[in-house]
Amino acid sequence: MPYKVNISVLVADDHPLLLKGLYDELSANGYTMVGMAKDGMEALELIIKHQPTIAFLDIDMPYLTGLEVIRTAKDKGIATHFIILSFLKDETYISQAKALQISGYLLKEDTAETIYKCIEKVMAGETFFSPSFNSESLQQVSLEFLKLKKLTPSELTILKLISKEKSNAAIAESLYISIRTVEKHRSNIIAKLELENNPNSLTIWAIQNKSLIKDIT
Amino acid sequence: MPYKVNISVLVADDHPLLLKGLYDELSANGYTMVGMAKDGMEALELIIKHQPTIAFLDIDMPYLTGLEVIRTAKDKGIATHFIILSFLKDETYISQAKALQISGYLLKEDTAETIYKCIEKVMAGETFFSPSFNSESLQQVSLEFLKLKKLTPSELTILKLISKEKSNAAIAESLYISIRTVEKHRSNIIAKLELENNPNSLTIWAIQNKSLIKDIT
DNA sequence: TGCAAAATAAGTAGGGCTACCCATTATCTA
DNA sequence: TAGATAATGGGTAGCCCTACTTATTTTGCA
Repeated sequence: MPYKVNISVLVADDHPLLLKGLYDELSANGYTMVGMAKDGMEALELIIKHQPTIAFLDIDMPYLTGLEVIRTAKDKGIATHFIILSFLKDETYISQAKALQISGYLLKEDTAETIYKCIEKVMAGETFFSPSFNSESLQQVSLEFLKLKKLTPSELTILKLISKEKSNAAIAESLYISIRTVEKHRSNIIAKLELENNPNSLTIWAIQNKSLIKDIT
Repeated sequence: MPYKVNISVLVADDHPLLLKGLYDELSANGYTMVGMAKDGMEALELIIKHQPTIAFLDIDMPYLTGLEVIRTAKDKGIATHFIILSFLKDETYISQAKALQISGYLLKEDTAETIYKCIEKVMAGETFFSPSFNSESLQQVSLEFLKLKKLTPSELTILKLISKEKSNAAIAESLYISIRTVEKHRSNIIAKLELENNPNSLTIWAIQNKSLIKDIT
């Protein structure tokens, strides 16, 4: 474990207060701060210039998302350890982050102690995910996710249209298929998602899970 | 305009870094800080105890949401000016906030300068909404709100049940009235909300605006 | 190439939501 | 107290969604 002062850190977040809070916290604790960035573009520039040991990145930033910054930096062979700092407990982001082989994923609700623990683990070559991630709700999301993956491409197409409040008639028209076919797909979707036998259960589910559906391929 | 030191401020947020950042920022700028709370329960206790001039509250906190804290505090006749500080540019939250007659609504992407401007306005008796909200969407929300206010008590009761995914039959049963009455109310609600003539438009609207409906009285 | 899965679609039936009509009773307020 | 508003509910009709069944064609993969 190197001295803290030999660990250079960059923080990037488009929320000024949080950015300042994190910067001051780490700075006061002896880490060498190489900069703070208020958007993805700034973050990428500073990372290329300083090649910090560790970079904390928000996901949702102007110009470039944190994930895009990581992808670009890694493409350039930069060896920085990346830690995502997001306020979203979003399953799809997690899987993307894992795909990019990032070092850690923290939530903004995590305490400073958790952040230090994360840095320790990362410097030891391990990965660290926020302890909040073992919650039931996330497993629930994963469950819904698994069910969604059972859908065939056509079913998915139709589900997306349902989530956009299209009626069967409208869906049939836009896909150049019969209403009966749409109805059949709906039935199959309902079965695969294991929805209750209530009126409009599929419509309701689709609208409630709109953001989940949007990102499925 | 009173001296800053005579303005007592409380901050509440379940994101430790942001909480610390905001506290330090305001503190360093001469405001009298009466405390920081990491959840809604703590926030409410401190507000009741200290009755600060201004309270900054996050919406999404453990135990009690910021909006619930405000509702409870106002019920107790506490004269604190409430400013919401949220990550979310969610229109329904805005509506709820307006329903509670809060003093300001800031986003976490706002700068410290914006926060000070907000405090100024609030101390001058005005309200302040984050510049990130375009006036269009604010007006849109106000419009929806006005429409909702046209509903009679019975219509509102039924709308709340619709937003909980109850069918007409279930609503009729729970209110001990005829399904036909429920249907009649639905028709009237649709007319008052000026919904499009699409299948299930009311069900969809109710679910999408669930959080808005919840707080109307 | 041939089989399995997926996509297509129709028949029949039933239940839910909505519109437009109507009427009665209750409640509140000027 | 009278008139307006709200709440109650029936008739009829239409469209939409869903279930269960059956069947044909298309597609993808082994």
